Amino acid sequence: MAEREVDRSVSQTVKAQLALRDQILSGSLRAGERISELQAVETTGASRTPVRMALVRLEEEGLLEAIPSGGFMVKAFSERDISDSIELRGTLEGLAARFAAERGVSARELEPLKECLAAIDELLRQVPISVDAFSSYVALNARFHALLTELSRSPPLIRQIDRASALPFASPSGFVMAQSALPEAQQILIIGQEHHRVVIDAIENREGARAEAVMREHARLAVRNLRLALRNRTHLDLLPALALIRTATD
Amino acid sequence: MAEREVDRSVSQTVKAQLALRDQILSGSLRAGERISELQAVETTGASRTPVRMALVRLEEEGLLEAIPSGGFMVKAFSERDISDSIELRGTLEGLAARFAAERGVSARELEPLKECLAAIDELLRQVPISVDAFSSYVALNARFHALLTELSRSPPLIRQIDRASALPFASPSGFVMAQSALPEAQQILIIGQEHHRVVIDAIENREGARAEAVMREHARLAVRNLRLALRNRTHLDLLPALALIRTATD
DNA sequence: TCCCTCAATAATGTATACATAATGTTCCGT
DNA sequence: ACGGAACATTATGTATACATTATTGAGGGA
Repeated sequence: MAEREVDRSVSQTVKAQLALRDQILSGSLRAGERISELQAVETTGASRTPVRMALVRLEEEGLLEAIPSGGFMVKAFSERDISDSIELRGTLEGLAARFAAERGVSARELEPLKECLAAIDELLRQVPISVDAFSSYVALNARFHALLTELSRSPPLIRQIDRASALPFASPSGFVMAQSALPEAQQILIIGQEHHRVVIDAIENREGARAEAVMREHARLAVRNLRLALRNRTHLDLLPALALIRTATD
Repeated sequence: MAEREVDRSVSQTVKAQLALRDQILSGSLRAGERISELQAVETTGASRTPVRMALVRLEEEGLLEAIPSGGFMVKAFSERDISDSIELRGTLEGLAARFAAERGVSARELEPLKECLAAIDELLRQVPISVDAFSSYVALNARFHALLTELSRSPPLIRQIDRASALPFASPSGFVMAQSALPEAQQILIIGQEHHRVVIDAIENREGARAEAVMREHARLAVRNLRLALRNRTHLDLLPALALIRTATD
């Protein structure tokens, strides 16, 4: 019933985009192979026009690659590609934090960020951290990063950060679930939260360089998670978009 | 005849995209107003399907904004938006330069960049600098930035830099022609070229921080140009996409 | 046996007709 | 005279038919 509602209220283009994105991330559309529009029409239920619109949008999103002779294929990413994407996002978030610090943020604007910080503190108090707490963390962490980005009050920068975070493995919370299986999980979360605390402090004191540096380091922590998760073979399935990751043997 | 060739070889989508982009940048489509698809069909000569594709791509490019009720309108940019976009590009180019420096670049890979540097040196030797020399500079400068970006050997980063440079006023050579009318023109070019020289030196010596810092400062020089050009009312028409710039009075 | 060419097939790119939703106008009621 | 509702109009979003181009297969020649 809820599905029927969605079928009517959401455009066919969006429906096709969501369905195709799922297929890409789940690996049912394999990297390197051309995506058949007719097949996509069958699987998504939309006609070719919205399917083609969705394909264009997914290309801009970075999940697809245009084939010179026409059509699109699923892009593959090396481990280096992924870590660079994370560092790229961290660099942009660093710029956002610096803008916020240098340009000044009122106490009222900083309040939601502090509340988010406190909520994460609350979550990390329980030891050991439950799986439910991990999912709550994912949501709160995403909110923290979104709020921080907005503090830059720079629409072009916000836009670019959103685009850089669109790739599932580059998003702020991309590897959090994957770390949940790691023995180092709790330490990593505590360190990440310390970064959150520091960036707020730096923005409050208008320390632009410090705010920028800590957000960059924060991203490097995510890169470390990625490495750990990739090496820890037992829980590889928790990695987002595992099917898109091109191993050295390919 | 060459036009007929283009008409056949280039897709209707690309044709529409180019035509619409021209109309946007020239100001014949005014910011804030909804773009009529039927009107676009008439002016571009393509049918509605490729026109709509072009509109989606121009939105992703950053020139258009989706209207919630449907369709698109031309986006307007404040002076702050533009300077932030330039600094954003500079930050990404800084990251590219740092990657190149830290990861190492062979002498052979650096050669094209050095040749480009020498060609600009040659150009700047003549005093005063002619208008022709300015256009040559624009091309060489664009090439320098493209080569530098590629030295990062990071496809995700290259992609993001290309996207950040897609906005005409954020591109590396965006304001060069606008400065040509300024009395400070020659000094600015000389300082910019010094930045080029330093970033090569830094990459050669694997000085990541220095390479990054100088590219950021390089972008700040462009921001200064923007300010100068906007204040120097007499040659405002040389500014790219002047029609998109939202003045304080709007 | 390998390669090149030609043809059949199936894909993408385009145009257009249709449905549906938004917008503007007119008329009626207050 | 002003506000609101209903209708007409025009816009966008979607589906589908068509044309053109790429791809794949078979067949013939070197």
